[in-house]
Amino acid sequence: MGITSKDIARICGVSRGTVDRALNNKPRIKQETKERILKTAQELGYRPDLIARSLVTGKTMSLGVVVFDIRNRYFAQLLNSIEITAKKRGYFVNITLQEKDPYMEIKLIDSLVDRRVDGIILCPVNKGDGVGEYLRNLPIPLVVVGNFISPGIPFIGIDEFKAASDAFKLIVSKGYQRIVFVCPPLADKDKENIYSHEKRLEGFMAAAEQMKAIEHIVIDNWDYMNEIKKLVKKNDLKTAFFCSGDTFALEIMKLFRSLKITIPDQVGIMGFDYIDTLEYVTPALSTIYNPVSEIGSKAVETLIDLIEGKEVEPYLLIEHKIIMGESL
Amino acid sequence: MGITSKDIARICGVSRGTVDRALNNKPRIKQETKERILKTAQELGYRPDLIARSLVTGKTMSLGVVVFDIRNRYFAQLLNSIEITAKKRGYFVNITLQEKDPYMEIKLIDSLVDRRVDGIILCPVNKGDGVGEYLRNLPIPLVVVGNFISPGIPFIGIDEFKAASDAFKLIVSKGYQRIVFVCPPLADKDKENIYSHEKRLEGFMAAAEQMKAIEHIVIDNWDYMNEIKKLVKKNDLKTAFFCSGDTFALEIMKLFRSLKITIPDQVGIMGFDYIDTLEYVTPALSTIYNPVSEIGSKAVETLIDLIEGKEVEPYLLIEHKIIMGESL
DNA sequence: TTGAAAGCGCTAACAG
DNA sequence: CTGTTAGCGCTTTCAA
Repeated sequence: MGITSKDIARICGVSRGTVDRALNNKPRIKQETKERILKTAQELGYRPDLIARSLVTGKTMSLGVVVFDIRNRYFAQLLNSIEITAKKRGYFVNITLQEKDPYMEIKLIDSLVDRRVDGIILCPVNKGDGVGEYLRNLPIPLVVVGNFISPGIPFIGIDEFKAASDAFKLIVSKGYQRIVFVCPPLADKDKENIYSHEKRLEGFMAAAEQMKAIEHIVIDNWDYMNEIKKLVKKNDLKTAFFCSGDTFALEIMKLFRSLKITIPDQVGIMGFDYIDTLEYVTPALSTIYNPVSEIGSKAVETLIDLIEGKEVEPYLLIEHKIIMGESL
Repeated sequence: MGITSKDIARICGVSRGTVDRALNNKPRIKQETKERILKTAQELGYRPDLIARSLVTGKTMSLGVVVFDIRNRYFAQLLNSIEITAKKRGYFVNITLQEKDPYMEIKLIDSLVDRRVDGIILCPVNKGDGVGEYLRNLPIPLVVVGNFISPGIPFIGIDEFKAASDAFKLIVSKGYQRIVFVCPPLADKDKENIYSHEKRLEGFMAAAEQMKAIEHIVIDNWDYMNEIKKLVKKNDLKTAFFCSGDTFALEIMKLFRSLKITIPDQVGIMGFDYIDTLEYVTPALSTIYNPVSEIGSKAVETLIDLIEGKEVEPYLLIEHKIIMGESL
């Protein structure tokens, strides 16, 4: 395509080895020839062919990322922080979307490996020992975010269990007598990795166990809107809806608005994740801050450490935080 | 790293050329040997090294993308559609973020070229003949989305001018007597490419010119919140705020909520872009649907056509659409 | 301090 | 139908 190191060698009347020494400031070269080479390289607008370099070094300086979907706020923020951190460390990112297709997920990981990315960040839809085994046998390092897969594959996320039980307790402290855990993804338990939601459920149940005076209900299917409609009719106990994701909470708020049910006077509501959409909705939703940017940058750092052969934390939890809005 | 075509050749007792013919089903090979080779390749789990292939073919089957930011809804949707379309066509996507830094933008384009991507999709922050010249001289094709740069560089976007004047007319038809065009990016005219906003302004002004009975005001700075506060005090004419971006509209709605000014009873408001956040805000914002997914997929199609040496539309406009909400 | 040669894994051209 | 050879552009020995 353009000008190669061979051209420079020829023009400067030196060998390609010497050009390499000058260009990548390696030792054992005379200052004078070095300068001469650099000068002509500059003048000719020489740019090294990174593909050729990769072939010999075995490094591409790029990271592969596999997630569901970018339109999802959670992933948009995650990818943003991954890209920025990677760039800072001199890496490029190859973003691929599996659209919640387990088969596609594997295909994408394979093609990233074929393209010789130096490592992969995965938010898995697959689960089970099979994938665990498969991932551990990859020829390049991989870290998992959000949904845990199995020990031996570095994981970065939050303490979902604690976050959910913290939320439960907070809601109780606000005087609610019935708490409904709204978690539609539970319906997909068999076909998808919904580790984070399962952990949230566990945290919710553990807290409920501790506080038996509080009635608790779990909604674990995608027809949650209708279930909620029925629930709000029997207006006996002071009820809060704790949603395993802000979007569910937003949908429910929309429903309540149409039913003329006011929040928090008639029912309470709490979300999870603190997606940026919340900035513009009223009443402000109480939720749990999911530190997705930190997760993204830690994932990159961990992955690069792994690439460089360093030891890493196999299971890294980032602090979450409760955000008090006006919806409780 | 793994098993190479050389290994297969050795094991099958044939030459590498023959292996190549089998693997990439090229002609001039006996069916029998082909099957034998494919079988052993399969058994050994052979995967071609795409880097090595790229070095010789000169193609990487990947597209570079340069945009501001992924957290921005507009870009999140754009990138989503770019990735999906590219994948369909067998291409990978390298996403890079320039964070509105013109210098970084050039650096990123250069590194994408160094990495030998086959083409680039750019939403530029740079402007002017200098960049135009620079981009036209790239060794690979490039298409521009959103902000036009200069003729000769294929562009994909919407008819901003018409969209804005359509909006003006719609607002007038709702009985408003004063229309305020809120467009803070105009303040950055000198340092950034804000083509789309400038065109919107032109469309607004052209419509205002046609309908002289309507008072029109332009707010072109980032202190727009205070200007609007002042404006709403003088409650003489029926006023609507037409924002050159939904996020400005959302900010203003938030302001009005805090000032107890009701929409649309006391003031009207209109946005631009139809970002997905709108789904959860009330009252539903009237806005202009910016077909960003179509723009993304068309950008990929155009770029691939260019890569394949086909002729393309140099200036492609996608249809916008007015979305009627409850805010007017 | 520099040059020469080998090789990364693949494809492509030309012989056989 | 198959083998041989060359070469993509770079880095990396080893020798001078």
